[in-house]
Amino acid sequence: MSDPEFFHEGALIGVLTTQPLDRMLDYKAPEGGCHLGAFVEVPLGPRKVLGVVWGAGQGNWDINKVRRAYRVLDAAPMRLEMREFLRRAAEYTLTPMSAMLRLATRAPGLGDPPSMRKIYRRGEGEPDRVTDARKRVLETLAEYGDLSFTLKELAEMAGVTSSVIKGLVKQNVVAEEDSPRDLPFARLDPSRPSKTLTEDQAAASTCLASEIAAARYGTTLLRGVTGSGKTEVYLEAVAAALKAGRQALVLLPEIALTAEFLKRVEERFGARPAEWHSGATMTERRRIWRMVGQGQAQLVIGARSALFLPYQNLGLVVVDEEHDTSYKQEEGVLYNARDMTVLRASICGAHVVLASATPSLESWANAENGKYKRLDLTSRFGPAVMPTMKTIDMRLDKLPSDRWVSDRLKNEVDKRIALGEQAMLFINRRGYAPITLCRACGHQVGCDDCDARMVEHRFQNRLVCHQCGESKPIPDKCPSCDAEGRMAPVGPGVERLGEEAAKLFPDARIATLSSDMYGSARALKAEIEAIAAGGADIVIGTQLVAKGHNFPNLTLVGVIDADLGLQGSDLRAAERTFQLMRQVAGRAGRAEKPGTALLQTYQPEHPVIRAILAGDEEGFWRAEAAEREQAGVPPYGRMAGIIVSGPDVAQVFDIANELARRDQPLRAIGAQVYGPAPAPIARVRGRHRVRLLVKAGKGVALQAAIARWTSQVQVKGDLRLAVDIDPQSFY
DNA sequence: AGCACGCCGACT
DNA sequence: GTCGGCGTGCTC
Repeated sequence: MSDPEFFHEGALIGVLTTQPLDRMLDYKAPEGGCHLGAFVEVPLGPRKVLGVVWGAGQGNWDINKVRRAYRVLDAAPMRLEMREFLRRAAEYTLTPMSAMLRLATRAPGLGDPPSMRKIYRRGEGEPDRVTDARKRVLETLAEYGDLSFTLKELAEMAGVTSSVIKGLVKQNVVAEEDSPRDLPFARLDPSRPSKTLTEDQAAASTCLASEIAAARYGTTLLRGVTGSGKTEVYLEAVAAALKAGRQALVLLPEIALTAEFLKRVEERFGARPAEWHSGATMTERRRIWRMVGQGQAQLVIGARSALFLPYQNLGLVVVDEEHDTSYKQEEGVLYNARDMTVLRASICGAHVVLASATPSLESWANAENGKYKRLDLTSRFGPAVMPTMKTIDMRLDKLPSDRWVSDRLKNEVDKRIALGEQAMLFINRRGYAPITLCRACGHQVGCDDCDARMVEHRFQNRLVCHQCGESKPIPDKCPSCDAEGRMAPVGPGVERLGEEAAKLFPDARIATLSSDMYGSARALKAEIEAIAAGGADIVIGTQLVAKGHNFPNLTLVGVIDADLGLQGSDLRAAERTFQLMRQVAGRAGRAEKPGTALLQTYQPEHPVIRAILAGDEEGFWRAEAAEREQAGVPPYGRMAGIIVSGPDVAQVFDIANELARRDQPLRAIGAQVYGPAPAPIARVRGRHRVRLLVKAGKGVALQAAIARWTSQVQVKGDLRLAVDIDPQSFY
């Protein structure tokens, strides 16, 4: 009986640990042996660390120094497909395996035995004496029949101290039992009736159901304008996966803003799914990790890291708002959750649904070239129609320098308020004013540690660096020329727009929504719900309100500065602006009232603005695709960013220059290096940052070449070198 | 990642 | 002489 997946006690095993050693370490299998993929606790120097049995040992280490693994942890072994996924993801993102493993083991108490707690219910015995307190306990238990409670719950409900219950336990009147703390999630019922689907939605659902029935990898781009009911369609896909007995994952960009979404899921399936997000408590995380690994969580709704949970039988992954930039992790392991989803699904034979009203150009191109299927939901749900969109040419309005709302926009807002409808003013800048300027010498207050200007946040009465989060009081005296009382805020932020609106619309109820004005995501969510229910006439907000909220009474959206994002060197600037404008415009008139979107712009003839107005999405994508193809940039070419950083500018530039000089490994694959140049934000938290950009043709072995290239230089001490494959932002 | 080792400057 | 700064290297 030789199972190649089992290692007998003492056999040599290769273990990948979460420690940043980029290779396997040899150990002897622990007492009782272990399976391939098992989570183990192993000694490393003086410490105990977490690892996964990755294969047989290499045997290239002095056998006398090889130590024995302590024990196998109580968790299902990591499946082959997961190990393969981590390996390929590491290879793709040029990330050490140990860092990938850390992503996959982000749950506390992985090594703990299944945590138990005592629960109490009615036992067989009768009490020797019936006191008042004892009577209350018996009554409480009788009232709830067969249910069990924790000691604290029962004591509280009966109005007794725990010693009363303990006394009853001794006489077996109350039974004390162990129960696992990590309870399975409630079964979801995919056969519950769904909402009535439109013809469009039904057709798309049927299509996705047949993809899922095929039980092999495939990706579908589900395109639908705001309000076309994408969610209903992909929830039917989730239902199909659940019916087939497979697990499903729905990835969302902003987990904090999904109360409404979770309600819809609960309505559809009759119970709450597992929710995985950064705000989850340690207990919740452990429970989800374990239950997902035991196949006892059928559906996970989560932020990008939910992709690394130990699914046993993953059949479907939905990436909602797939174009959203927050899918790209920009710190630590640099990965794009959308791309990694496709990778994971292709390994485990799951179907992927990329849902968006405004897909990324990458996904659009993949649908064009046939790699992805494409489903379009064209008709809007119910009687609502797409909003009318118009520009307001700001060159014609001679606005004073402290005003940003044009007269035309003001008049339109007035009209809506008179009708008892809601208006939204959108500006993509947080805080009060982006610049604090000295009127005497022209000095602009910058961050001490970063090359970024400090943004005034009047709400907090401080200047804040949006790069590193550092803040300081608003200076009264110019830090440069010492002039007193000459510091002035320049430019608008969401808070300042709120101030202007209060002057322009003195009788309106105005709600300003900015993430830093609310202590918690919960408070913000509550505020948004109150507004949607009619708690304000004018909503003023940043990007945050552009994401998936339904304001049934909203009929006008005014975009204060539609040009933000058009300028700059970012290759995706046009795409971003297009998506944002479409989304913001999509806020207006989601319910039965028709909406209008007004875009204030200084360049009404810009192709992006014109494409938005024309509603010609295909035209926009085709034009943008042609330009990118011409330039050989993604998705028609490949790019990577290399950021060298450190506290000493000269050292940082030395390394970057050396890399630029020794570009032979890149030239070998026909790739070019640009730079080094100071990164657009040249200093963050006191570290100087220098950027190199690599541009290569499609279909070359870019990662391998970059690995060979960067290994030529030694990065030591305080210096860091980060490789960003497929950079999203160039900052 | 931690943690020990070790090689130079500022004290007792 | 010796305490301690943190650069370098090791962990199966």
